[in-house]
Amino acid sequence: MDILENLNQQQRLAVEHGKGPALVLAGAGSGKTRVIAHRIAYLIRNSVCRPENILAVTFTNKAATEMKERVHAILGELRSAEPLISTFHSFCVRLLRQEIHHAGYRRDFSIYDTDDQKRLIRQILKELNDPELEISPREIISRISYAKNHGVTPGQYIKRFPSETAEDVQFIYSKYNSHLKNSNSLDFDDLLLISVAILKEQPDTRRRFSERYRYILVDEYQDTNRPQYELLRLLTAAHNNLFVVGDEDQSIYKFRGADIQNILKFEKDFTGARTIKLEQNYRSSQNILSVAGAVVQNNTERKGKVLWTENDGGDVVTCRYEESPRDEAIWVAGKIQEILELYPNHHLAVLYRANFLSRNFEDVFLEEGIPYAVVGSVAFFGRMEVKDMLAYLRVVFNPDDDIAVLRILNTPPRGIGKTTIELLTRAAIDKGVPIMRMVREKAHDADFPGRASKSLLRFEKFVDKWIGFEQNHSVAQLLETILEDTQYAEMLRKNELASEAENRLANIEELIRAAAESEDRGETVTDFLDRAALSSELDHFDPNTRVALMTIHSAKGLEFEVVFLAGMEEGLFPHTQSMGSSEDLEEERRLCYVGITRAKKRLYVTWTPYRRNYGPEAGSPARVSRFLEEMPRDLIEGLDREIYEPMDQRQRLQTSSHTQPRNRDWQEPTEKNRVSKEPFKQPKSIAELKAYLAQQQKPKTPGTDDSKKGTVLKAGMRVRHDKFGDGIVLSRERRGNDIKLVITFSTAGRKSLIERFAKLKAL
DNA sequence: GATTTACGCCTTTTT
DNA sequence: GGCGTAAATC
Repeated sequence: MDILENLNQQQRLAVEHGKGPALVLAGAGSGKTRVIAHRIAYLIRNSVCRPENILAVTFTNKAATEMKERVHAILGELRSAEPLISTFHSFCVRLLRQEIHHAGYRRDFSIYDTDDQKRLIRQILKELNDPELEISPREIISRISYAKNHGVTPGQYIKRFPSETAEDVQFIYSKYNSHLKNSNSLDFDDLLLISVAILKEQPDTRRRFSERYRYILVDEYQDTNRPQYELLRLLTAAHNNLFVVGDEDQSIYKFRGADIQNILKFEKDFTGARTIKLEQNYRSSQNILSVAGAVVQNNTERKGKVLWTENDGGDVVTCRYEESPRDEAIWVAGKIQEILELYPNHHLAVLYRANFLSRNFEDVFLEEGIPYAVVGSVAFFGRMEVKDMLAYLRVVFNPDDDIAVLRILNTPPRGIGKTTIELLTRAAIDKGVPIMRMVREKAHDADFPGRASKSLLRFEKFVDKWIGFEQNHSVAQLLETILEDTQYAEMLRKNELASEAENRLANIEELIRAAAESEDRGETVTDFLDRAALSSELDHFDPNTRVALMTIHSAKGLEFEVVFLAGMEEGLFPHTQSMGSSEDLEEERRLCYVGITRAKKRLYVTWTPYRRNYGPEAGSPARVSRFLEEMPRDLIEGLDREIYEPMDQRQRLQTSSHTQPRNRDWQEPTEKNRVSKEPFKQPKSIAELKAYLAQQQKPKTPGTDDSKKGTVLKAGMRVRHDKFGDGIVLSRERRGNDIKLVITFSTAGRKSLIERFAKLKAL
């Protein structure tokens, strides 16, 4: 396969770029991942360098995996070494597992995720015992992170970021850092910072790494933060072969420290850089591009690109006003059903600014039996039971990991109560030693209360057993042993609902399987733990999902035939807290741009003035988002600019039925919405139930079925249960992660069942 | 140690 | 207004 084949002129120029820095400004859908993958293949195929001299960096594991697959697709399996394609963070972990002794840590360090950070901060706050400290752990974490990413140490904090609370933050920041250090643990920011510090201070290490990685490629460069920029500088100083791809219009992670100036100033930072713009879009219709362009044009902080496409004009954007969030969800659900009937293979997405908006959509989709997947609620590795198991592993490998020790010390309960734990923590802090060492000490302390020391001794014996066990067994076996020894399953069965306990146990099983697979791939235990710490839920997003629900942030990099942008209201999008500065507002606008450009064929935008909001503005109706007003008038229908009074707006909308331009491959569904506005009510009589059934009697098309589980059991359907016999589904609703069905059985009467466990057959 | 009550949180969160 | 975790209580 010719690598340059099927590339347009600009893409080809980028792929064939020689030595020295290059900046590829790639608009949405212009094939930027493609360019990186092809360039990697090009470098290898043309023997510009050896595969192992190439480093490609992405932000997500998903992007890294995709990149690897694409390179393999072009080149076939490589016989020799592989190029290193990894995220910033896993690259750093890799570096640190070899080099961290330079920074005074041991190589078996633990990685603290956000949850661990929060626990640590809470512990420090407790220890501080300041009765009225007015900062939340969450805010403290973000301020510490901000300081770290701007190179500000605890000592400099007050001077650099003066505020009323700066003194407190400084104190906590410094405590936080020393706790981490004493626990031989690093947070996500540290992974970058310490790597940078080592590369800066250790010329030998720097030389080895920059000689090894002579061609460095970076995806989504607009999202890099300062430490990432420094890392790249250090790695490329010797050879200057830095090839970055990005889009300043898609920079949406400022709140996480991303610095848009990195991409805006690239040519200044790396002299002699060549700039290539990719402006041909292969994803969306012309109308969608025009709308996106019109919105983002209102920003000043951009280099300016004009996207064009050879695709059809396509439809205009449809705007929909609804009276309430529930109505909004119902309208979207109706549209989705129509679209899926016409186009069973389309991928659709409902995108929103904030996660809480998923609620109404989930409820309605569940009632309607629309198969959907939510991205970004609770990640697998974030689940309580999975974190517990991982904490056990962490303690086995790094007994200094205090947060992990505290997590498992009395989970499951083993007689190490609150007083004992407080005593241990206090003593550990006073002596400046890890908690596990205090556990060992007090376990053999004759002066210590007998009952407590006995429990501690038992715990110590277990830990030692596991440490020994690990020497000649696999992680999967170790996890099995821990599960057995701790009686963890018994704890779950005792404390939780049966269904919930089984669910959690299933997750643990999955973890054990993942560990076994990791081992099969020849990975070490730390590889496994690292991946657990650095993985996110997006990595598990199944691209075959028919209807996806997620935030716009999560949707970056994805595409769908049809996109619904929900909650297009002032105050929510742009968010109130982002309307203060023009910088923040521009970021919101870029976010909107990202949302719009996810759509290939059709874009719907919806809004409602009466979204339940708390706080000072509770109750007052919201206006339509300014971003919709920035869309060209002739490219959006259903938006009435002059009228904001809800009833008026509604009447106008109902009287105006539009004719739309059509194109060849998209035909707007014309059927009436089939979702009833009334939420399903329990029928009071047989007659009512019959009436409801009649209303529900409509043939289902294959496209709306959940392919995995067969038919979706909706209200009104007849089902058969092994024990209870035949019955009729009365309602279907979410309960936690499960789906609860209420069913009346002809013999057994009314029962509530969890769908996953009920083994129901549709009749 | 288990159960109840109270409180804190509520924008996005690639790692 | 709703939810999940943490303190309070038995």
